[in-house]
Amino acid sequence: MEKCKADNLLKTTNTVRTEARETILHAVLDSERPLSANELHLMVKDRGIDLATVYRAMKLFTEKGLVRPVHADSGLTFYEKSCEHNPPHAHFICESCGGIECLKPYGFDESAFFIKLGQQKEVSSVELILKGRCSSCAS
Amino acid sequence: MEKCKADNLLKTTNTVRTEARETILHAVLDSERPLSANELHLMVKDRGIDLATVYRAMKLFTEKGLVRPVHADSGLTFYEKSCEHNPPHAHFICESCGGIECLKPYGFDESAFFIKLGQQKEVSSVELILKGRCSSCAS
DNA sequence: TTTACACTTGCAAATCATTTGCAAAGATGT
DNA sequence: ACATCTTTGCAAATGATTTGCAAGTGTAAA
Repeated sequence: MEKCKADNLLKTTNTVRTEARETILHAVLDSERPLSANELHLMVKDRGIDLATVYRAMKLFTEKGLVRPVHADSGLTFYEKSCEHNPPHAHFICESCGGIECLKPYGFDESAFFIKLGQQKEVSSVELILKGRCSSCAS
Repeated sequence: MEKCKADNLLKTTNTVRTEARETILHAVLDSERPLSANELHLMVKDRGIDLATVYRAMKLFTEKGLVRPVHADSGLTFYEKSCEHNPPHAHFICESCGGIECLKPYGFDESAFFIKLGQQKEVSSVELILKGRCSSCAS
């Protein structure tokens, strides 16, 4: 059932549908928090899907606008679904456990930046990351 | 002359002064833009300073609050001086050439985030990065 | 200012996340 | 089904950053 969604998204974005891609996209759509390539791999490896395929899918889905990468300082990249139901937002990353949380909405006038820089630069995306200690690690 | 500044900062932060550290810190203080470990290494290798030492210095200086790391999506980390004359600010990273530029001031009410999250999480830092094409790459 | 001890450094090897080459397996248009 | 272009698994390569270790340097005390 949820599988249909992934299936449709692949169709509507002119992406060749393969078992691997649908499985991986499904995992991303199903998660309420951003996932690392490794976490995704853990979820799909039992279906014989390789880590390299996960990375290739993330690259493709990012280009197609189906997912958004979130870059943590640790060097890890997390991926989250990109759709009307999940617009761009800030993230909180715990420096203690490395966990990531979504914080919506941005809370600042994003458009001001675009206007301010519009004449000099083409801004394609904004990444706002707050760092600190999450509630569970603080205790 | 500028060297004194680096020298003093090391003293006031209780950091053991070594030729390598003073040389590296001096290079960071002298730059108006964030530098990668590799760029820093290019600037100091002629004095026999190793890349590993640059990384170790960046880690130490970050802990001492002398520099701030800026994490680009590319996986590269840039370092910039952290002082009253160079408060936290947003950065622009060109997706085409990988170049980084400083954008001051933030332009959004940073404190709102702290207040909003203060009761649940301890926020220690904010990183705001805009991505796109810089003026030179756009042409 | 010399000594003793701890800290720092260069070098090389190790990590970690991510990417890539390649031959085999799968998808698409005819 | 056929021929062709794409995708995948696997293993090896990359690139940034880190670490082990023995030798060199800084520091506090004698």
